[in-house]
Amino acid sequence: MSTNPLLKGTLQTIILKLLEDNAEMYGYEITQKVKEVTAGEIMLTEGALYPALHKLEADGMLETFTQVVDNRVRKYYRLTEEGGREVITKLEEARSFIDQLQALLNLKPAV
Amino acid sequence: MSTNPLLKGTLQTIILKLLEDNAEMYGYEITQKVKEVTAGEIMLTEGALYPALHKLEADGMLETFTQVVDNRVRKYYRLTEEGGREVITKLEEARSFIDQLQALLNLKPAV
DNA sequence: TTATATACATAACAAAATTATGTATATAGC
DNA sequence: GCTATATACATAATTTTGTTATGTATATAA
Repeated sequence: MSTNPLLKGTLQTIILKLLEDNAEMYGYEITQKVKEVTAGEIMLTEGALYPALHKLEADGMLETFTQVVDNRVRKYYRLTEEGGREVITKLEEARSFIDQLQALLNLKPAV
Repeated sequence: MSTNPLLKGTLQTIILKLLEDNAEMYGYEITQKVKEVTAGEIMLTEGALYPALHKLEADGMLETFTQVVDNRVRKYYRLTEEGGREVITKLEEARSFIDQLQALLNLKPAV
């Protein structure tokens, strides 16, 4: 697992965005999707993911239902209406922050 | 001050990069530079900045000297040799992380 | 004389990770 | 049959790294 201090603060945004693109996902599926998209460079730890999902649910951003597949329980998450609005906000914040960070670190790709 | 959870993990990198570009800087100057470059969108809090500077110094990345200007003490920081190597690493990590994050959030600017 | 800017520092607290541990089933390899 | 690995969830202990609040002190503008 990539002990990535940079991950801090972005996990919620990542989860919300994935659920915007994929109506329903379960926890383990999210870890695999992130691993796949980032070619293994970002590996979510369970200790971070599950509490984050629980918090988003408690905050009314996600709703859940369970399903049993192969005798194993899966807990599916989907965006609530409020969660749908929150993604927009979070994505704009992330976009803006990345912009500022690139400016500070001189990482702006030459246009 | 922008209570910015996204800042987590990037403060050290920002400090090191600024000191790569400007041989010598003091704490307050760093806060002003960040504020200037980000058009006021990122405001470093003193409670985050000074401990971060002290830690980087303790870790051998920065060295200091003081100077009195207008009866006020300034504590200047500059990169050590090790600090110079560390900037390279941290910048590469940041660049890579921003890449992965943009991929996950579908924020990749169209090329 | 009062507010704001400059300049540092640290303590109390909170958020959000990592690390470690636990439970349980399915499957592939030996 | 046994063992390792993958799937699937959860939580407690700890660490990292911020915010918020507070303190000291000088210079300057209103």
